[in-house]
Amino acid sequence: MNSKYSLKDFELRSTPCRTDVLATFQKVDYALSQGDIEQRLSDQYDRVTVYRTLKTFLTQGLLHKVLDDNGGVKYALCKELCHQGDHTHQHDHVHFKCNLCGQTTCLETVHIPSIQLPAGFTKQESNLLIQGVCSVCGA
Amino acid sequence: MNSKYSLKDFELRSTPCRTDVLATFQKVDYALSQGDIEQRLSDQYDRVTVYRTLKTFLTQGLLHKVLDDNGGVKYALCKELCHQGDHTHQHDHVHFKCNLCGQTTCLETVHIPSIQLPAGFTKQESNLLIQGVCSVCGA
DNA sequence: CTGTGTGCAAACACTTTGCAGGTGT
DNA sequence: ACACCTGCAAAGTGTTTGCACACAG
Repeated sequence: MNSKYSLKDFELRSTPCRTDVLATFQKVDYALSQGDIEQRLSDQYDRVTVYRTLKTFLTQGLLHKVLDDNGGVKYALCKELCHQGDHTHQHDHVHFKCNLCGQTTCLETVHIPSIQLPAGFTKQESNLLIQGVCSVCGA
Repeated sequence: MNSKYSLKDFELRSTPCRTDVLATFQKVDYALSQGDIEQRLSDQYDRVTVYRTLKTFLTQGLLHKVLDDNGGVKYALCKELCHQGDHTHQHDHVHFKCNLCGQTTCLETVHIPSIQLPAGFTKQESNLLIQGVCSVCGA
């Protein structure tokens, strides 16, 4: 296990809500939506507070957005070294959404192969969402 | 130019709204959101009707969803042979969103390279969104 | 003529904003 | 003590549903 991030690592005040939200993400290895968080914390925090917490975590580089197939947004911890500093913040890893259980996991090991873009196109970021059946549901 | 689809090809009644929405998509080569459509048709149709039209087109296989980076949904024409019939409906082509002009284009020529998934994972569909600068804005 | 599409109103879901009061450092 | 976080209320935005009427085939 790698040492987990703490709020202080990101220059964030330690508050109950933030601590719990962060812990919630660290407990699972898949992406969570605002609603997921709220559920897992049994609505003990105001919906708005969770929104603001997520937004704060995003801008501080603790979380990154994960696209959902139906237009929703989920969030996942930034592992590795995509900290603050410059905002390159590359997340060229693959997300896998299981169509059965609905969980979206970051396939940390798989990276997006470089793709030959047509002339004139410049890539800044890419995001690959694969949908299918995960190893748990496929068994 | 390939012969464009007509509503009848998809067993859809020909109505003014559907005709105009379809024509709107055929006029451009990038993905449009519900709002885009409404604008381009100068709100001559009810917002609800456009929603329903899009949903109908989706289920009939005329359109497919295009992921947007901020959780929005856009739609683009299905070119090629991803018609109704079986619902394999593979859309493994790449979408490119320009961070300057905001347009999302389907890079029809570029396909997603096959990716080695971890054991137990089965792919059904994949969706690659690349963000950057398009050939027009990069000039 | 019959079934489906359309418009309007309203409900619904999700996210953001403003402000007063509480809390971390 | 001060700045920042939180909760509540309300507004904003995007999407869906119910129903009566209109229209395509």
